[in-house]
Amino acid sequence: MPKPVVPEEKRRRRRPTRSGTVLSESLIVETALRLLREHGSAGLSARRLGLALDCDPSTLYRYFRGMDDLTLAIGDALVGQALRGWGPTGSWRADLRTVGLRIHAAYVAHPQAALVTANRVTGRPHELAADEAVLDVLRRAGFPPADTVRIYHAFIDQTLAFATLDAASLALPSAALSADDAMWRSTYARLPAATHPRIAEAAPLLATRMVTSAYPTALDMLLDSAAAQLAALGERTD
Amino acid sequence: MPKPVVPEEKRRRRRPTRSGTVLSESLIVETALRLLREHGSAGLSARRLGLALDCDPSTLYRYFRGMDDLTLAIGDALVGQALRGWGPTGSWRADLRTVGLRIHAAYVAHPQAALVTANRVTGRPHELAADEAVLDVLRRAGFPPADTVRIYHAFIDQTLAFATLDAASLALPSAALSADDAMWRSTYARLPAATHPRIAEAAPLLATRMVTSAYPTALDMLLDSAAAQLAALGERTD
DNA sequence: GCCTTATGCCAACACCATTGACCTTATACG
DNA sequence: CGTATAAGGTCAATGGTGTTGGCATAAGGC
Repeated sequence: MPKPVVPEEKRRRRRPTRSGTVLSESLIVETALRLLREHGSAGLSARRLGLALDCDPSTLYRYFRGMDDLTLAIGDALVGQALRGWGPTGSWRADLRTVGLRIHAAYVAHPQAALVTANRVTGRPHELAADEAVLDVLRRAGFPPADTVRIYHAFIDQTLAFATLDAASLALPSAALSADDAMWRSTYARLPAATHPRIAEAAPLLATRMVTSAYPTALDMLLDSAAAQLAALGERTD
Repeated sequence: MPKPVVPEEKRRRRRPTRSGTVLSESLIVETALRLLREHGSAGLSARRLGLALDCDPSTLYRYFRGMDDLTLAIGDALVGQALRGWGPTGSWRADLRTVGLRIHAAYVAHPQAALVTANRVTGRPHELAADEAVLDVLRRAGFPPADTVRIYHAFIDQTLAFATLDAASLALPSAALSADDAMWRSTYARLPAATHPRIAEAAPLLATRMVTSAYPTALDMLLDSAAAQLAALGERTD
């Protein structure tokens, strides 16, 4: 029975697969990312993954408890690659801005993977490291614990929420199945002004603006508010 | 072959199913919503839906092109029920706030359904009506077309993004499969201060705050910014 | 060089969406 | 009022999915 999954660091015997390739947690995750990119967000399956790795699908259950566990690992890989090589500079506002944009960019760079792993709390190492980093930046900036947690909450939720939303709009049109993109041209752009005057009026502007992300604007607004709060705190203690 | 889907308004002959119930598009969508609530976001399938409606699964393909088409209909039903009975009051800021909170609330009220239909542009009637309403509120408030579209974009994306995020955190714990909620208690709450001091320090505050939504705060910040822009516009033309 | 056991493989199970052919019955029209 | 028509419900089959129990084998510690 394949139940007791051996964690990566405990692995000793690396028996090669029939065709000679040696499996590992990271190799599986990377291959899954490739499959997602090539075949769309619905193109990841145990069978296809086994085919790509040239191993039996059931072998994957030696590394992950199930496909759900695998998707969590994929999500953590995204966070890890977002913050790889990053370190705090000392300017809390610049740091938070960079972290937010990096996470957002990592998701948007792998839209199909982002869709699969969206909105999940993985509790895996890279996610924990990111949370710790954001909390540390805020505390060092001078925010008391309560404000730190409140701002952290808004910051991380807004980042993940926009990352998912933007990833979705990038992933769906490329998938041949869904015609969300065509919807814009076929439905919105040719609505009669009689029934939908505002949409008809705005159609050209909408077409150019809706393809960009509103995240940077929202992020800066959040940081504005945080800076104002910090200033108010400083005045009171002075 | 069940290909040519007849739209609801063209239906004439309503032949009852084997057990006597008469199908309709809305009945199917309502039943799907119930199934989603009862069996979680993965519990919606053509077979189960057929079982609940006491009809053959293939019958559904007379009403929808496929499960994807059905999920779009579910999403539009959510938007429709969010704005049912709503009308503009004349105060653009209050109106936008109400619309945002209503849509957010409708998603959060059906978290499993929200997850399934999340991040999709349906192009269906209720969605079009909501877009038209938001654009109309902004234009009547005095925003020029360009600002209207920019604010509309930020507003609608922020609302949908947070709605999806919050729905996800509500839907997942109830699903017996995923242990995202347990993750908070099992992993975050008992992280050693040696490796993750900031998380350990903030754990109690995090536990109480992370269960609420950050959307209202973010929404008010967006409306603040919009109000400031409108005021600046007014000064210039005076 | 042996023994243990981690780990890859096989076969099978239960579920899923989707489709083509068939049949039945509600309606439209003569 | 009767009959033709086709909308729409049903059946059966196809090829996909995740997952698991049992088995075989080779890697590594001794």
